[in-house]
Amino acid sequence: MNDATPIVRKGRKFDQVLDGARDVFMVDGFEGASVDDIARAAGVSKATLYSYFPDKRLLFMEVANMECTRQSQSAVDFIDMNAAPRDVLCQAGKHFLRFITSKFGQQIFRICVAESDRFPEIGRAFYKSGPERMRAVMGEYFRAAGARGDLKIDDFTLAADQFGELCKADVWPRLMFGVIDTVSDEDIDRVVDNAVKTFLARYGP
Amino acid sequence: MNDATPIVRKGRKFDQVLDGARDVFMVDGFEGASVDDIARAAGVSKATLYSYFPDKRLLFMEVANMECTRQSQSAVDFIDMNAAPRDVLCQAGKHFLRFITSKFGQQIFRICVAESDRFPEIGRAFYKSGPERMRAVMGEYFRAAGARGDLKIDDFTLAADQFGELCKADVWPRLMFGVIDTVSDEDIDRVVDNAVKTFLARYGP
DNA sequence: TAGAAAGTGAACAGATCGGTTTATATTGTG
DNA sequence: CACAATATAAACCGATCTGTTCACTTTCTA
Repeated sequence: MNDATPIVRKGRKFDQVLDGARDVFMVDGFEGASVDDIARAAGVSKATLYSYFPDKRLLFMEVANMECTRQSQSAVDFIDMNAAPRDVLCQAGKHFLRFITSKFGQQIFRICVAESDRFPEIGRAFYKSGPERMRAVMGEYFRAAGARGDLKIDDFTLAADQFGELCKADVWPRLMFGVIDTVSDEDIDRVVDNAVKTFLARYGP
Repeated sequence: MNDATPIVRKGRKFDQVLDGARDVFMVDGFEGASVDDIARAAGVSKATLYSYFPDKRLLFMEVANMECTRQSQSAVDFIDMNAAPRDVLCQAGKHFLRFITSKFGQQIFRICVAESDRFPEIGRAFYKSGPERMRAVMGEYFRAAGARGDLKIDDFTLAADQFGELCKADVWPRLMFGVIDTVSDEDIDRVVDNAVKTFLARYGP
């Protein structure tokens, strides 16, 4: 399983291709993006592109996987495990909401939702590197906070999911469906503060 | 504005076209569906189809609008305004979650999310006939229950949104991204019961 | 510096798709 | 029955797209 797989490999222009592909896919989606456009954006000939990737679908998978893990890492690795729940939830919630309402966060969600029944691997990869990662980290914090008596939670993963969903209330769907196209900091503060309030009303000490 | 609009009209085979279009769009999405397939599924010639609808996009809009309003009406018009919060929330939540986790509910959400930046009208129409409708009805109930002292809510619409989002926790994203492909009644009960618990912990009497 | 490896540009094949046209057939109505 | 509206089937147009091929150039390396 090392040499016989003609799937992908690394070479001089590999990253160029990947970057161009990311840019075009993020603007046009999977179907909307043409390979010629990608090659042009990457500053690479189409023949070169096809020498790295066997087809468009595999190229898309590579891009999507890469972006998902890249984004989720930055969104999660800064939680202070010893801080008070109200502070941690506020900070994490705002970071989370800012990301999923960003142009980029919106688009990656859009593409994954749309394409995950044509390419089930896409959806699963996104879930694993996105929501599931958040779940794990939050669950870990909940356990620690529970041990200190700061929170009273029975089902850690469900609680983490509930908090994530609470942060989406009001503003995220309206953005997703084009009812609005900008989110103010005040909106983010308002929604997250309310999410924290509701969450702590149930799970607080 | 009555006769000069060459947009749509009603005729003998109008409903046939609409039904066929709905079936094909729901399986293949907008880009994936070909007009030839739709005409075949509708049992109608392509020329006939194009005599009713000027182009594919308008046909899709008509189908999407129709389905959104049809579904949201059935999902909302059965709330007992005088019942106790716990009962109303449980019932509404389960109805809601069952719908958005159904094959049909999933697909319409998928399409609207995917296509709502190419066709902003789609997203807005979906929001108006879906989430916004739910918001309005729940808000109305909250007001009534608040007047009776059964609930203490300051922001009705935000509370309604929070409840809707709480119902999605755990099971809906996993379904949406293909991590699972079936939802048991036990899962629905568990998630909704927990949503109600969290909601009432904050807004209960 | 010579030869191999990697990249280029452009054309090409094969296919699909949206939408139109045309000649013919079906249907409804006076 | 006759006439008009409506529907059909099939061919067709032009555009676009994925993926391949090929003759040629650039880049790396021994």
